[in-house]
Amino acid sequence: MEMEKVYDAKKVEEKWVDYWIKNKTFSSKIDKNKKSFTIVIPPPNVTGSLHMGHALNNTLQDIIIRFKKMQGYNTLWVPGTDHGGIATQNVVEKLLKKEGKTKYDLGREKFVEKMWQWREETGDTILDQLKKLGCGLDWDRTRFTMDEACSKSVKKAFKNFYDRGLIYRGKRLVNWCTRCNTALSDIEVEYVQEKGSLWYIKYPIKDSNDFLTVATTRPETMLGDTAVAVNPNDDRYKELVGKTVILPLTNREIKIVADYIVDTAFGTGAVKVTPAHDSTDYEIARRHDLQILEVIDADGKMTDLVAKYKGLSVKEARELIVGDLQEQGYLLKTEDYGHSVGRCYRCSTTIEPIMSEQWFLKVDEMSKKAAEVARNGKVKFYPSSWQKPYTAWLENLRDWCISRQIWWGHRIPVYYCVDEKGARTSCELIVSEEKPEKCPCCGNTNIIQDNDVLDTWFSSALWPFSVFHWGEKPDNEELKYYYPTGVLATGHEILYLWVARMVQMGLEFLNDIPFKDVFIHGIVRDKSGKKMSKSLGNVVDPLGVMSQYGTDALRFALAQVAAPGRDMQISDESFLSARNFANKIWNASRFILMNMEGLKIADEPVLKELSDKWIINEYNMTVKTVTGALEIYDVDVAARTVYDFFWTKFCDWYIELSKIRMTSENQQEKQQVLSVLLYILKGTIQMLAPVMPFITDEIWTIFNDKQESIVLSDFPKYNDKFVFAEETKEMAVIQEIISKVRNIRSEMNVSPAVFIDAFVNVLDDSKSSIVNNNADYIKGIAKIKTLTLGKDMKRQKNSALAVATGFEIFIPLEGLIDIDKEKARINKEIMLLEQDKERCSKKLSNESFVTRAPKEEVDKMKTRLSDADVKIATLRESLEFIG
RNA sequence: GGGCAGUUAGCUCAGCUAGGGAGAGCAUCUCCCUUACAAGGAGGAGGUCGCAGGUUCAAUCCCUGCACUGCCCACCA
Repeated sequence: MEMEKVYDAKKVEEKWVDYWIKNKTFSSKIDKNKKSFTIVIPPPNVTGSLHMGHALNNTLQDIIIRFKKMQGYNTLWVPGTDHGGIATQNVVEKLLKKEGKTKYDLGREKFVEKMWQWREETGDTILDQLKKLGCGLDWDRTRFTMDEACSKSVKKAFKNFYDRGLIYRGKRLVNWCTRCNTALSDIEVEYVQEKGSLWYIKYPIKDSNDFLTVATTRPETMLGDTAVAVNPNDDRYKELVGKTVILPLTNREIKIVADYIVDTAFGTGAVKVTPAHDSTDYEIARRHDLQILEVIDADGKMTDLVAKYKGLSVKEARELIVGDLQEQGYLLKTEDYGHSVGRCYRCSTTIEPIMSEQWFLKVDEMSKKAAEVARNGKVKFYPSSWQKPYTAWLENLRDWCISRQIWWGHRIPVYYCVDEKGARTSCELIVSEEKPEKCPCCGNTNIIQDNDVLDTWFSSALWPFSVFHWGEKPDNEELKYYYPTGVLATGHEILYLWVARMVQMGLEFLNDIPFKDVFIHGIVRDKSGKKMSKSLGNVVDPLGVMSQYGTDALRFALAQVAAPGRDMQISDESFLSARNFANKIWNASRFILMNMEGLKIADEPVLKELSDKWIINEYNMTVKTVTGALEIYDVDVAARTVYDFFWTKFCDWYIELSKIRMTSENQQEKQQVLSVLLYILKGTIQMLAPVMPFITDEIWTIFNDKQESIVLSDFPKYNDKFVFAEETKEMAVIQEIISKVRNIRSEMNVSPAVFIDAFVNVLDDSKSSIVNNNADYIKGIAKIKTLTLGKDMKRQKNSALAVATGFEIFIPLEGLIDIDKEKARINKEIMLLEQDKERCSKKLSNESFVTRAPKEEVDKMKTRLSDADVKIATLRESLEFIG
């Protein structure tokens, strides 16, 4: 097969995507003879199109899946998408808005229909993009969080929780987004630092001329104050506890209560308590049995509690109320004040805590269990530093508000018996996976379903087992075989939102963890370290990178920087360098292929020369490092290790050395060196296959003369037979000599086309045979015409000198040598050696060092010192020689 | 307020869970289109390893404190 001079990613990528899909390379069936290794994809939202975060997340998962597959596991990677609740509904609402419509114009049924239609049209976009990225997913198992299997699981889980008394409905203080018009859970609120004001307001004390000053950032909520709280230990206010104050603007009387939650150091140490609009105040109210007065409604408008402000927005009310307080002399002062304000994680609207009737899940018990499996190591975090935040979060959880007042999602499987007017009868509510035909209580057939849908994260939490049809058959064979999964790979931003909840649900319903490992990777940032966002305009489109540099280049670049738990900055240079690497692989392969033409090459490497043993040893070490790194998700280490081995050692040294044998007339010689080249090339390609699936499959096919994916081959294994420590040391001698000669050539501006003579004067006899045995390589690679090896050789006039450990090298450069340059070069080398010498002798003259440091270390220092001495002496001599 | 990361060459990062001569890629300089690769090769320059203490014969590496950056959590009225 012909190989082009430049690797053309476009040409091969599409072919392999089709091949893997058509041949079902990544489909998995139960095979009890093999261990399963499962990953369930973090389902991207159907709204999505592939961004760099997806590219990273899925590249990493694909690397793991391919690696495990090559290690012999029966791997399964389940694809799917998430319906994405609020986020997706918002997208479709925006589309409607362009047509000048709202969801209310359509009505619930038509709107939901529209949502489904939209999903049909665009929901698979991201899955197609994952195919292009090369992801080895089992496409026949593609799931959607609102498909039949998932819906059944959701209903089953809900009913189970309800029947056990873990789900309840009640009016509580919740986070409310006035734009999305729905409640949110605590973690769906993002807190951002904002500049605001702190208003000091005087509350007159009843039957007194005195007043109590409170400080607040939200004066508008004062209309709903039902107490003022002070710390019971606060001497300033001890006398006042139990007394009454008159609430300005309303003239309502409220009590002064004592509560430990109040911080004496903050503001005035007296807090206005608005239970209906602040979570702390709500708690205080519960402890002191305070009245709860709502002043803000679900639209974010003031209620009719105080007629004057009715219907005003929060902002308008604030301005008006501050004005009124000022006018009436209640406003003591205003300070600038920075504090964090909750915003909706989907639309950034300021969150209003309001009282609302919602469904809640009691999470206390399940959180304890979910924390325990992390503490005892059943679920491991990579990096482990995430374990603490994870358990800490679980240990301080409030009940989960699971109902949302949107239309897109799993509708809550609760039914009510209603009368002709649609009002609820006195019958019990019905929790059922199917809509009941009639009320089991009174037989009425007029049944309606609860209006709310479930938090999208409720169905996501069931994902690791709902994809295996847990809803229909809780103990099916596939679930038993593929669950628990091997690893969950994700960014840390959804650790609580999603990861923790999967663990809770898995333990609840399957009595087992959902995954053994949690691999938490960082966020891809732009070149200057900023988070990529549409508004900043710094988004790098992975699809653009794929078409410009190739998919393997994108994948390699991501892998190379994907250290667990750390954010990464990525730029064009990273992709460029990865593309160059792909090209390097391609050309090295091409070189080997060209030379193999017409020859039969052994499968096992024939290790004859020093360099053979050296390179196989290096290769073997690489296999060990790469395997170990991939096993603990150090994908970056794996990628860098292969890169370094392949480029620096295999290409720059071994292939260069092999050329000398390649051109030899001796066919057997050629076959021998090719056996090593081929063996290592194949092994390296295999190690790279998880990261760069396209180019490696292409090369694999070329070398094997048949099309069969490299992922079906075995990942290279560390081999005791390939350990050659001594040879590796000897090789270093050869490399040092070659480097010295090259250095002289370069510094003296000797053209690479010119062959020179070299004299190697042996200072250390034990090393002379190494040079002797490898003279041809040194000559070939350093472009030496005649190499003379000897003892006590005298340096010729007009020759340059280099000193290697155990050798002197003279290079006659008749007419070429520049005396000043040579002097400068030698002086520089002397200087470096002097530095080293000083460091060594300083240590050795330190008696503590000599007596207390390990003998090995002291000896090493001594050797270094004497080596430096010899070299310096030789160089000095040569300086005099030059004159 | 609490916690977690990070701070090493101009840039992006290794090295720090073996404490003992500072590494890579990109960029830069010199030479070279040497038939695998100019998306390449050879050679070079470039760093008081954030600051201050401590432990040690020896600290980029271990400990403490501080500074800056980023992130997470919190009942920041």
